[in-house]
Amino acid sequence: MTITGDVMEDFSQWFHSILEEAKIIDSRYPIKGMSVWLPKGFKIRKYVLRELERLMDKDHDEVLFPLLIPETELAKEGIHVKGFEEEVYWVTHGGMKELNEKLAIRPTSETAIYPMFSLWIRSHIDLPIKVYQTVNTMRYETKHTRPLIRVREITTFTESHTVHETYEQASQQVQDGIAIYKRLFDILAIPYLVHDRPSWDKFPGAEYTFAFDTLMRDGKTLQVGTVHNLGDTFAKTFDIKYEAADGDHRHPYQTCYGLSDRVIASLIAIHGDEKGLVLPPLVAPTQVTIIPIIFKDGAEDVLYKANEIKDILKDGGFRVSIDNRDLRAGKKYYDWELNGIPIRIDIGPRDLKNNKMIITRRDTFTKEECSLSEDIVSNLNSCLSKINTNLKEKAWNFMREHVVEIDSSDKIEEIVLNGNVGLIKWCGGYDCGKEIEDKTNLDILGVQGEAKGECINCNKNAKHTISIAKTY
RNA sequence: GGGACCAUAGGGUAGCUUGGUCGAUCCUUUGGGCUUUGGGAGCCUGAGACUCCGGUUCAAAUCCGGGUGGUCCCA
Repeated sequence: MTITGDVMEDFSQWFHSILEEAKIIDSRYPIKGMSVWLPKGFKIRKYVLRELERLMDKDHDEVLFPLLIPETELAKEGIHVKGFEEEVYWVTHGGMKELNEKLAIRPTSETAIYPMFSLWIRSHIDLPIKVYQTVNTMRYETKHTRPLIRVREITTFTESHTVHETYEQASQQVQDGIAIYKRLFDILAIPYLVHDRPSWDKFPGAEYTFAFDTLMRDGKTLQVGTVHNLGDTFAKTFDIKYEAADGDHRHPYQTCYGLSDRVIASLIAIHGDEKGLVLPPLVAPTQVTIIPIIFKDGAEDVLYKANEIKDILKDGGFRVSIDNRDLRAGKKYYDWELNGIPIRIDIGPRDLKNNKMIITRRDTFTKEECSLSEDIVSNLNSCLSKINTNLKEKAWNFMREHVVEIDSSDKIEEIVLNGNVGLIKWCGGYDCGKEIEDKTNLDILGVQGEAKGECINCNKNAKHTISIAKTY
């Protein structure tokens, strides 16, 4: 039982291997692009969602819409439909009987939700609406799928939908959405770049799209979240109107934003190593594992003390377990590493005699002797927060080292294919941008900031600094 | 969208070129037993597989066609 594939040299193989060995998902389910969440993986998912929901619930209400969408609703918004029509699964039969109207399995829920918004919204008093739901969605991917990264069933899609009186309020909501996601990614110690997506790569039907991209260790970027300003396009399509204070009837402005399984994929991919998972403490299903070192003599005393420590930690709010299995200590250590439990406590007869325990950190493997008479809870709390800080710094440093300014167009391919995100200056022209993508065979992720000087491609005045990368 | 490769126990593999020796190899996993236990212990004894459909043949894990699934590369 070993992780095959080097994290850096053979990232794909390593990723497949860790998902299997650490029992995150079972991707042998016999339908392309669909896999099973296993108990260990599902717990990680649960704690990630818990953090996300905690952030969302401050300013959003959770709802749940149906899985199926009538064909007529899905077809209403032309641009939106074009973006998804190749990927929609259809329900065509009820039993043996063909349905009068085909039903789409949601590829995303705008067209399920917005007809209801038009029923709910009457007056400006009803606004803003801010709701979210965590659901599965289905997309008929024709390319080759990858577990958690490119799937046919997105099992975990937390999508938010908001409605506002003015365009400005919607724009502000986009910024609020970005801020929420930043907080989540900080909790997960996942580094990110926020990009204003180029016009040809925005969400179908949106005015503009901001996207969160992170960098995998093979140098490809992964889009892990998106935030869209929908303007009033959908409001017009779905006939959503409100009566303003002045008595006018107007279309409101909308936003939507979402995160998926990919957050968990990046969590695993970014922190994991050759020995297995490394999990940020806040989402580790088990935060501390206690390994009693047991010999024939003195077993009872050791177990008693181990349980005592467990209870203290439990009362202190930790998710803690004792590894009581009848296995050699070494085997348990390997499991501890594979499962990415942040802290391991060893306690044996020798330690008991010295009134000590040994604390080992998963991220650094540093060992520390810790007196049993000290305040264990605050000791471990500070240890966990150190782990989180370290993971965050490590991950951010890795990404920062691989974001490279490029000033000459013939260097783009070489530098990016070497595992970097390139920063280049761009005039902002659609044709020019497409030309850069075609020439380099890479993707422009979007605008990161303003720029002065010359466009790397056409030499006209540059407007933006943009990122270019190889993407998943 | 195009291409390459692949499918044998839970995981990884040998066998396939040249059909018969396969009642299918080895490692890992796994049940039971004994001895062990501060980093994957040892011995004994069990369990577990030729992706599916069709074709060729006296005979198919092996050859041919298709389906399904998987991996990688390019657009």
